[in-house]
Amino acid sequence: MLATGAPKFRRRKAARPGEIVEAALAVFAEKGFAAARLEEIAVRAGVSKGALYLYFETKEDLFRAVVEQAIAPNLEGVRAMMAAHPGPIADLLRLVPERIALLLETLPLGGVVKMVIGEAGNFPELARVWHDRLVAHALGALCDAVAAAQARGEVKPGDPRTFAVQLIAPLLVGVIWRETFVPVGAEPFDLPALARQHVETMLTGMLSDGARR
Amino acid sequence: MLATGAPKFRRRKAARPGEIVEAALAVFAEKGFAAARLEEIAVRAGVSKGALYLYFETKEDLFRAVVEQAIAPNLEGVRAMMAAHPGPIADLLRLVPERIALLLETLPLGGVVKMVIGEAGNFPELARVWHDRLVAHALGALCDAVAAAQARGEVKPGDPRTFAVQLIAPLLVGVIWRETFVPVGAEPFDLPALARQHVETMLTGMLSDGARR
DNA sequence: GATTAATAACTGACCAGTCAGTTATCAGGA
DNA sequence: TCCTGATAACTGACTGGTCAGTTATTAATC
Repeated sequence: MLATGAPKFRRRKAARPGEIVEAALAVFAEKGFAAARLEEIAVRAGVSKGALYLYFETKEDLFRAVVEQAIAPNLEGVRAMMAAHPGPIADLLRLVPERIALLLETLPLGGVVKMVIGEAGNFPELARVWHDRLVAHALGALCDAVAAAQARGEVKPGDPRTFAVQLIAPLLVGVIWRETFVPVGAEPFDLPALARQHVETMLTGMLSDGARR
Repeated sequence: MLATGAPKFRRRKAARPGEIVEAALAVFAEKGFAAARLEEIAVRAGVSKGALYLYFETKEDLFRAVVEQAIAPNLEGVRAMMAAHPGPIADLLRLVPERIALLLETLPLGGVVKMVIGEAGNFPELARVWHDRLVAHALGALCDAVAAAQARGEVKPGDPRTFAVQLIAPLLVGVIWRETFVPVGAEPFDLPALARQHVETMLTGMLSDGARR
């Protein structure tokens, strides 16, 4: 036997789960859930496929860990910002897209969004986790902010949940566009510019006449 | 040999392609591209799997046929309506969502949209076909209508392509929401109501002060 | 040298695409 | 009207490859 110094692997029980989750986030975002190969996640995390099963029971379980550990904490910051903002809502709405644009650069959120949408039918559990842990909270916070602004007389009457969707939809579509059509040659959107134009249009449309400035 | 009446199959060369395309549309919308099994498409079309290959070379080729024969002709109607509309744009924008809502009831468009988004990464050809044959035309027509309205002084300055996305994004997100989160228990959106509130908000935000009524 | 993290070869299920063979259909001849 | 090839639409079993999850074994660490 050769007695070379470098060992073939290290035992690093504490560090593995985090490294695996990080690798899984990248591969899920790139390939989607069904097409993501556990072998590839393992290689990127620097372990063998079998090692994944020491820390996660199934592929779906691994996805759940990705959402809870790699994504939810980041979005929580945005939610807290919205919940804490006292008003006027115009200031808040000019801040939120900026904050979201930053997140989109940090995390491969676009890829994961694409994945959740595309595979919700075949893996309802993915959609449930994504909705319950992230989307419901974020949309709820924005909805509350709009309703509070309506109570203060800043925003015109109208369904606040609908206003919330109206506000974030173009940014979401911009991200989906970037992930879906830009790789096959479509003209990309300048997301910050899109967000800015949309917020101004929406503010003009939403704010009650008294509150407009 | 038994000489029973019912034959095991019929030779119906002319009718097969249409029936196969229809079955494929349904299965692709339900399962997505990768998860759609050709065996299931064949059974729903009333043929064997081998018969598919008499009419279509590959799975992707079959998808292309679905887009061109089952979807494109329907969307062409909307595009023509937008291209032909003389103005004012407010009237057009109040008509379009209604027309699109009708399409969404007729065809399983939501399912196909979901599929294209989710599988664009693994099958760029799907995204290319969908973009080139449908999305580019529809968005272009809306964009042209906005630009024309700007030239007439009806709409404020701003990137017309961005206005186009702002206009359709909430409806698109509403459809995606229905396909993705409603099946796992989320509250659905009333799409026509969403469209109505959004058009009114956008008109207030987009129309130049002179053109508002 | 006992413990257990980690490996790597393996299994079983699934599915796009193929192909050798089967059978409906229809001319043309009796 | 009934046969009788000839044609090609159609079938279904098969192939080759992929991949989630399992397990027998190895080796790092205390």
